[in-house]
Amino acid sequence: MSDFITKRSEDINKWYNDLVIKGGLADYSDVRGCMVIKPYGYAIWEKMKDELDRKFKETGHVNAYFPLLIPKSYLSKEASHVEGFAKECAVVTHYRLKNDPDGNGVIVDPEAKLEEELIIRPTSETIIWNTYKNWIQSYRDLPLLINQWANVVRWEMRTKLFLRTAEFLWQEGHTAHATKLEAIEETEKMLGVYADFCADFMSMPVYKGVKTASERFAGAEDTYCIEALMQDGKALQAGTSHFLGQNFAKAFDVRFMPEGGGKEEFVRATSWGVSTRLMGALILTHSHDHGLVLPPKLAPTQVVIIPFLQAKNPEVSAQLLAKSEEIKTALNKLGISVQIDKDETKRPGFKFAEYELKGVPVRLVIGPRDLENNLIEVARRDNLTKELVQAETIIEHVQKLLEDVQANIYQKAMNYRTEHTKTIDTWEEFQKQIELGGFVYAHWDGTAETEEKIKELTKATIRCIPFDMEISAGKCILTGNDSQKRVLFARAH
RNA sequence: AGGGAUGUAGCGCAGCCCGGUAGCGCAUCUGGUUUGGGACCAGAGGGUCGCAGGUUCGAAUCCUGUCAUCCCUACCA
Repeated sequence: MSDFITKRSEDINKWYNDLVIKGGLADYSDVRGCMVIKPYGYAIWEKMKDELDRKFKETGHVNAYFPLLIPKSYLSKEASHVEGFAKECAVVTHYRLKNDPDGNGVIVDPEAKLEEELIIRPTSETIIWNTYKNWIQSYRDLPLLINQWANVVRWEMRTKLFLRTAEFLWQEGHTAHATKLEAIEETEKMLGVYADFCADFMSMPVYKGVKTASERFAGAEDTYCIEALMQDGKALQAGTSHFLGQNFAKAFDVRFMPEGGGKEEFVRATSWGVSTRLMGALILTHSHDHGLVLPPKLAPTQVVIIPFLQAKNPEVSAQLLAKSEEIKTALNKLGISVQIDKDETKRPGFKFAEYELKGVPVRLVIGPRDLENNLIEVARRDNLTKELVQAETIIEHVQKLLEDVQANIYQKAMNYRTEHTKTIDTWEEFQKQIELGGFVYAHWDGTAETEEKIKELTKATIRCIPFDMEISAGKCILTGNDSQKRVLFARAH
């Protein structure tokens, strides 16, 4: 077999690619920067989506859908927003093709030029605020809490499966509020939703914090983010929420009459999103040389049962299958998804490797020998250990095991992050540590110039100013100027 | 956008220097033997050699043009 995957230690980028392609999550497409998400990968995304959607609704949001195509003029209404996205927009200029008179297939019909060009949404703030203008008149229309699940396009120079593609799937929440306080609360609340999701479902710990001015979303007053640490030592922004202030309300003239009357006010806005990039985060957080490691709560198949079917002994095979079905039915009743592999053309060793590559959390193996001894072999994906379990106790055992795996990989990821998060006070050490990878807590004088200089010298950026960082006076790592707080540095994806 | 490289079967490649009508591994299909950690044997199918021109009796190979992709430098959820 040549299908083995590249060792992580050998080439982590290749390893990542191998997992995505050979693990059956996605494929390259013929369009540069665009990927095909395959059924197995999409099943994981759907599980993420279902849980996030549930959380959004639980916090009072409803779903809607806004158009893919946005009039070009909308984008220019909010100055910093245009600046942020103009360089990576796909533009629709024509609406018709025609047969090439020279017989070379079809060509763009030059007569079908659009009067106003349309851009394919890189994000939907503009078209949404242009719509909200008509929906909001009074404080009674507020808060407006809407989410949309959609695809967006950002024309990227360098792409990487799931982590950075020209088109990606995401959700974007867009809310309108009467007061600044309420909008900020919303921004914080949704960041919390993301952080909880990452911890509880993805088993991935994240740091929460505020972006510096230079890393802020184009058009926001404040950008909050969650930052996770990947196994290559680089940080990954896993989600963001923005307090947009009145920027978009002013740009699109969205005003409301406050309670008690008086003068009309511009509404306060937020937006927040996570994308299929989370798939990349999931892979880069837990997986290793045997393949993917999926947290049970997101695994499309949580348990695979492999009976050693005996071609020459159909009677034993029937018993093995009956036992497998019995276990499957019992586990299904507990809401656990189970697949029985009845394929007789592949050998067990191949199947073991295959399900490890795909990250199935628990594998049960039953052969004739086990049937005689009333045992079942249980293998867990996260630490690759195997044990023999009494058949009577298998259901409880598996249920407990899935919880263990979920908790264990979280703990592992947490330990990794703890080991790779350093507090540093000297420039020499800082440079050394950034080179080694991981997060670094260090003092910063608060200026954009220093931030830029540090990036230039070390390729490290300020990932965020953490929320839970206590005030502690110190000296900036680069300039030695006064600093009130440490910030979180890392090289980022 | 600047520098380097590569386009040959689904995938990974050889062949090109020195022109003679396309090959290897994996995958696929058929038959058989296997099955407690990626099985083996036998056979089969699959190609406008990126595209367009040119040189030549003859081009994957030489020449010209063109398109595409990948890697290294500047911007990004």
